[in-house]
Amino acid sequence: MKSPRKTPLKLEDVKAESCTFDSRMKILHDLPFFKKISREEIHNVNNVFSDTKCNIDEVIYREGERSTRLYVIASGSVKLIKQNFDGKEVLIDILKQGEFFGNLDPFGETFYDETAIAQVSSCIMIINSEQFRTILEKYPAASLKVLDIMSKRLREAQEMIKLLSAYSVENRVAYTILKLGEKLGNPNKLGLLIQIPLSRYDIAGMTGTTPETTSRIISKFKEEGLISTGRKWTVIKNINRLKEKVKI
Amino acid sequence: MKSPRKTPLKLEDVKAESCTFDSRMKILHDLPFFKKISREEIHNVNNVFSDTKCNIDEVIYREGERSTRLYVIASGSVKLIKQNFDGKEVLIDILKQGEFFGNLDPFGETFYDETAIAQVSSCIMIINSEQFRTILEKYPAASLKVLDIMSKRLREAQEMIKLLSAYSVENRVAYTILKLGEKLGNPNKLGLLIQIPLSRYDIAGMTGTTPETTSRIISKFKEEGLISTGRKWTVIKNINRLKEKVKI
DNA sequence: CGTATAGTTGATTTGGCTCAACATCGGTGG
DNA sequence: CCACCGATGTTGAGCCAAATCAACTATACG
Repeated sequence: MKSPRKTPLKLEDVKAESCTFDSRMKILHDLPFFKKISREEIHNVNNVFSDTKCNIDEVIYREGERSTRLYVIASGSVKLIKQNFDGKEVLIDILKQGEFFGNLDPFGETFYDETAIAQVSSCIMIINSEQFRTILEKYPAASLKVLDIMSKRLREAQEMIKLLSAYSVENRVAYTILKLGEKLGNPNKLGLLIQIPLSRYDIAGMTGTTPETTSRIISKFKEEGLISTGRKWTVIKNINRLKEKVKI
Repeated sequence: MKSPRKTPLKLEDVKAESCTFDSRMKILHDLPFFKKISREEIHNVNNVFSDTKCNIDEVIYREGERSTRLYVIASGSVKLIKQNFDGKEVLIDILKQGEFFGNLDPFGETFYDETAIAQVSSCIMIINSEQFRTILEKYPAASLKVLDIMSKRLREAQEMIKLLSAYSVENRVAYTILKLGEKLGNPNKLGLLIQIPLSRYDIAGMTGTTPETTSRIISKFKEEGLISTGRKWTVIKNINRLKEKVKI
């Protein structure tokens, strides 16, 4: 059963970049909502952002804190977590380079309703919500792009509601791995490689189940040759047969 | 146990209004995103909308159909439904007067990912997604308002993901009734009256459970004096004690 | 007033949770 | 470089919340 553990991951691959001026400019320029803005204007926008380096597992903000800031991932990845009354963690989303999180509302009298944690060492750019809205008011096309991103996230959240309401844990785990592959995967001779540390506990939090049940299902998928996993990576070996596990 | 059935609802209350010019203008003017637009401009906007009357249980659009339109509820209410592979219904949202649904994306090559059904006789205003985006580009403040609405919906969807992932059915049913009360309730001598036809099947679809389990829980809540219900209404009699049923 | 639809309630089954013991991994210090 | 150890993952056994199946009752509506 046990195949020799050949990690497909060179550790250097996930070393965090520092937030250089050039990398920040490139990130901003590549953001879907700033695509049509000129280089000089991007330069101005860049000046409104500050940035910070976050180590792995570092908390960026905590559920319930006053919220006045919007964050953009310059490099790395971030997970958004909610907790229920007795401490069980629900993993709401995993965000990658170029995605934003935090608070879009202006004038701050609201609170973060999730906790943001760096999943790997990351560089995060920070802007005041109000300033971000000022930028959006200035560039209506950017506003619409942000709106599209929010629509997409809402669609995805509603799809997860459907899965949690009317699908088995096995369906949900398969769906979640496929979605992660789509979003974060890199094709590779072994299959589709997802290079993030993803514990059984994380997957359980994304699928509304327990680490034990997750482990059983992942073991089954491995036995069936659908995926293989290590502590810091997952490979989808047979995407079509994995898709058969999700009846949507 | 059984209390005499005195319906707190006059049936005339839910008779659908027709889509008169005046009511349309009023709806548009009251939309959060058009609040700051002048009367003449609203008049122009109004000309871009068409409207239609929908009877109770009439399907407005179906999951999977090509989508190019955005809808605004002028009067009545609409439920959004998804179905799983074996036909089980998941009720994603209930929308009321002034709320929009359908597709915000332009140029149509996408598909509705839910089915919209009139929950009561309703008047629905219709606009082409592309035309709506043109309006938003013209009024950046309106764009930001729409963005706020989408943010709120995303927050609510993520909250429901948390509930489905980490709370009991009883918690979820209590939460759902409270949310409906907040959104659709009218204070009344009996408590907070929710005047919509809400079957056990509907509540089951909103909470990821079955009609039977819903019935048991609703019966329990009734026995405890928290709520009372008829086929077309629900009253929250003791909102504080109902809140104790949801540990958030 | 009769019939179809929706709701209730009970009995039984079951998917997945909990609790528990053990295995494996990978980082750390000797 | 290897041995150790805490953290993470795996596997088994038993249990429980909620699903399913089924019989029955209440309600609305023609």
